[in-house]
Amino acid sequence: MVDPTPFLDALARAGLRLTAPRRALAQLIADQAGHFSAADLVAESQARSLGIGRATIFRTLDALSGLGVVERIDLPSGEHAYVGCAPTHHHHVVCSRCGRTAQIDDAGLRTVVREVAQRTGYRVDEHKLELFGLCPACLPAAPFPLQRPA
Amino acid sequence: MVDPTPFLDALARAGLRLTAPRRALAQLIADQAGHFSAADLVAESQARSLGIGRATIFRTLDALSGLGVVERIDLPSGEHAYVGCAPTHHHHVVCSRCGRTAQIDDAGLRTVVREVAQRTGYRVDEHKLELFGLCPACLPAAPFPLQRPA
DNA sequence: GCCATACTGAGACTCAGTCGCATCACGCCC
DNA sequence: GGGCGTGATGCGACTGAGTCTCAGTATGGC
Repeated sequence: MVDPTPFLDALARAGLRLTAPRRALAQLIADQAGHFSAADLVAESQARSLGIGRATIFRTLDALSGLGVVERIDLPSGEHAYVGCAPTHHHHVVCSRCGRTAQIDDAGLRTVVREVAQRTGYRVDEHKLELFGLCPACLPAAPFPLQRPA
Repeated sequence: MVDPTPFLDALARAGLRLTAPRRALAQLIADQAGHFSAADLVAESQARSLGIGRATIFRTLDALSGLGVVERIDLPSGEHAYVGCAPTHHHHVVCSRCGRTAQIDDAGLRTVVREVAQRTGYRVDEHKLELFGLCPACLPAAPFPLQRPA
């Protein structure tokens, strides 16, 4: 993604202002190839001399993730990262080498959730599935799994 | 769980020493009804005047999670928490009200993972599924979903 | 019982994320 | 086009989780 308009559209549709820092950040996020952290954006904005405050970056990420156009993911390392995405219910496969992500829809998870609910007696209100591995581009370079296969 | 021996066994089997702080922490963790944070253990150990340092608590949690008898989960709020569990591949359903967790095995997720791999072309090496909702005990008290149903 | 060494507590440190506040500028309205 | 209310901003101080270092301690193999 290199086009920042989805982010700006989402802000506008939510009645939020399209300020210069937000436009710049939308572009910055759109330019990210894979997942990125708040710190990445801070560094990048400093590198490009955008003059955007740290707090503003966190606030904007917060706003965008509230709108569903940016999602926060928890990497296996325990770090937090963000990815730009469509505001629909979905999950991510994350490449552990290049950080690129692919969006996936339900993919049969609904059945799993229903089964878990039946077995445990819990009412499941929310779920989070994250998959980690290697993207097609990185696969040839690393023929052996880095972690236990899932 | 009120019996700390699984934690101690795991430490011993890994060739780690069974020190007084580790025994005390194993008991503390065994006493937890639901999920707990490192900060909870710090507070509890201060309350019980166990004299265990913060660093030791983090180190012990690290060791136990490395052995698979304690697992780190990411709550929807973004906080980290830990749960005691069996050292086998599994996932958790977490009660958003009382924090109690239930352990679930594959439950058909293997099929989902295989399908995702096929659709995206990624090789999936690792996955993480977390489910949040209400446990059977808390269900009667809260008839309506707090979050969007999954 | 001895001893190598794994483990410990204390406290300083780092780093992500938050908060308060004075100032700025977006965008609605005239 | 200009005025104005208010949402957004930057700054910098703050918080809290987690890490690191280091000297001292105690475990458990012999």
